Amino acid sequence: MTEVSQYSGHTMSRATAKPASIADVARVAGVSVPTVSRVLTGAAKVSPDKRDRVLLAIDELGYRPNGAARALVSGKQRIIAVMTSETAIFGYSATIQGIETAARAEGYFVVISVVENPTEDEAQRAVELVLGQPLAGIIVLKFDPVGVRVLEALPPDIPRVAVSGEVSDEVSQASIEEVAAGEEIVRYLLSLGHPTVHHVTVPASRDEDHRTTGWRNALVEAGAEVPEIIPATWDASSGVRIGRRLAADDSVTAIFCGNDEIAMGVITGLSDAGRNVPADVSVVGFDDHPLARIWRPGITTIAQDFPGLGRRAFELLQAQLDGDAAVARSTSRPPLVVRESAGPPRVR
Amino acid sequence: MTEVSQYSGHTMSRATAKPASIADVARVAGVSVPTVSRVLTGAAKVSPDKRDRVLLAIDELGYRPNGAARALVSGKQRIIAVMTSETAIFGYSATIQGIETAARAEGYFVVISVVENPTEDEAQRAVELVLGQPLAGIIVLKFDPVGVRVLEALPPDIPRVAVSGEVSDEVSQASIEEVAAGEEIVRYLLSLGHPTVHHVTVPASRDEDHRTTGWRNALVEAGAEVPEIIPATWDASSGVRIGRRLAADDSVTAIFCGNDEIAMGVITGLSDAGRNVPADVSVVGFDDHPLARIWRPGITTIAQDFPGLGRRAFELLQAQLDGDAAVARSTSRPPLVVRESAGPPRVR
DNA sequence: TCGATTTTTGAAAACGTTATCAGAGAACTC
DNA sequence: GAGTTCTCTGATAACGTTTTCAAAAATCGA
Repeated sequence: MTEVSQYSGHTMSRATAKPASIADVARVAGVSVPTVSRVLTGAAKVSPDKRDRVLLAIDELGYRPNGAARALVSGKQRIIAVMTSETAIFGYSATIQGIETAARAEGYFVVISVVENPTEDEAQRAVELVLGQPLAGIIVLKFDPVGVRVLEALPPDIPRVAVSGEVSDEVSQASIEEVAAGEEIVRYLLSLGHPTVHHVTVPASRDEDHRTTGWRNALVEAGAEVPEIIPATWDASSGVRIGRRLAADDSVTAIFCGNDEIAMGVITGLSDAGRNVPADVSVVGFDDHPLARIWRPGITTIAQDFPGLGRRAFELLQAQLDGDAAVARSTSRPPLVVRESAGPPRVR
Repeated sequence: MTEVSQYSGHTMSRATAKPASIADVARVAGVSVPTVSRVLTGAAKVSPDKRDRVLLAIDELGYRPNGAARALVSGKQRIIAVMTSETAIFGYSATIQGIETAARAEGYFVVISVVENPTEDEAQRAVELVLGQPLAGIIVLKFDPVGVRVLEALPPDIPRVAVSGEVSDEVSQASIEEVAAGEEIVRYLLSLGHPTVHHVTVPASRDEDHRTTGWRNALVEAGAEVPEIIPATWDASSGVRIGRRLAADDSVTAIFCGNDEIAMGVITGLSDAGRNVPADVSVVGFDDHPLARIWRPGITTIAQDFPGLGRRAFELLQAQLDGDAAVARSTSRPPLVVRESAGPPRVR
């Protein structure tokens, strides 16, 4: 401690000049450069007195290793990029959080790259910009068309993993069995006695969301009518408008929403228009948003384990980084969570 | 295009071997290394034919510049770290989003560093780990004690900006006038006729949240009784339990919650226990969460511009990076948003 | 005490880029 | 046509680390 204040004048002057390098430390400690490096990395043994002198010099100079130089010579990067179109939507942010937690445990850092413009050129440019950074690998959130496009723009030799709602080939992928989950929740509604299930979608991956595919499958399988799809935006307010509109249609008794936030909006819209959920209309969501449990009525939904999804994505990437070249997949089956927002239709 | 497939065999072998360097490009294009660099950076003019040959060689070899080497020699890093204790909470994630958007516009990337363990050593270790990366600067989210500790652990010579609920000295800071905003919303409740306002807090920055300070100020100023503070966690479910408990207390007519999610929980808890909001109890929040508008009753709250806060933090950091050494501050006054969750107390 | 072995050390090379500087032409000017 | 200026180009030197590799020092066994 005393040493620090003793040399504070020295430290101050350093602050304005260029930062201390390993050579400065070596000079002050009276040892060679590689010896300092050895103390830093612990790669080889250093005699106790030299080690102490080095440590003292480091403290005195306020030396910190230069990350760029380290990454350059060792060839080992500790940063992985997450490319996504969104960060604020629950599913995205929870997945990113899962990636970050898993990465941190292994000493990696996560850089967020948001790609907003879905034109092919924009995706290409975004990829090039990201690859200009010293990265170990890339995880692409492929919940929407932007992710698909980014994946296509990625050069072949960079380690990458995709995260999505359903498996596909050609790339390592952490995914969720969204189709099956969509089928399950729609079958549940049908089993309650609803003649069919209307569907409000969130902005979709390709032409069609996997949740939507599950919805359609279940309806066709049951021989139920397949109503027209109602598209919402990411904004829950769009759900409110849709709910108000659907309230006018007596034939609508069950609604499957692309996510819980939209479901909340739809419920609000229905209630505003005087319809009761679930007595008049059943509404279900997808994802199990933290507030879905708090909402009244509690929202029946599919519980997605986004943090787990993110963790699995990181593990797949790490396997690639460790030389495991094979395309690997990791899927999970999210469970149905029954709460109060869905029930049997009113007998008419 | 034809060239690409023509050389695909070449490219394939590259994929497994070490990636092409600028020297490889120079050799294939028949020019010198600096010329390739000039084509890449556009730093100086290159004759059209050489430029074309270089571009062709780059394409052929699938060459991409090495970010670490670039950062090392130029001394210019393009990554800024955001150190935070949370990423999933609305205020945090919205602020990070604001930082990311502003950073991206200026060609910077954002790496997220989550610091969970608030012991001093842990903070120190987290800081050292982050500084091992090639960073241009750091933004610390100082909404809670972790941020304060991280800020203390930061060495003096690295560009940094703090983001918080209220200004303080010694460091560049983007902030919100939380004290004033807290005062305003409590004064609003008092003006409706409530004898006092109870307060449910979220995990706080130091000993006391700035929102809490504002709450206390307004009560003391009005000569109202200052009730005991009720602490909640970040989880909205804790709000539900608190709401149920408060429902039993007839003297509670107005509740100021530390954020909107907790307010939603409290409202749910009160409703579950048979109390009506706002007829029996008024509940207000803080932040203007996207769902606060959707919730029924719509939540009266303070509209925080988190994305703007993040943007301002980045601008302050950028000023530092551009050599503006002065400690700068940027504050904003968030407005009250009146919805339906608060009203006059029931006459007894 | 001497040689053999082990440990510790430092000089020099390497990593892949950009910056500097001087030389070679080309293009002007008179 | 000679001198001057301008444009383009390449050799070489950084940048701050880690990695070799060989030399020096220390330790060990006899």
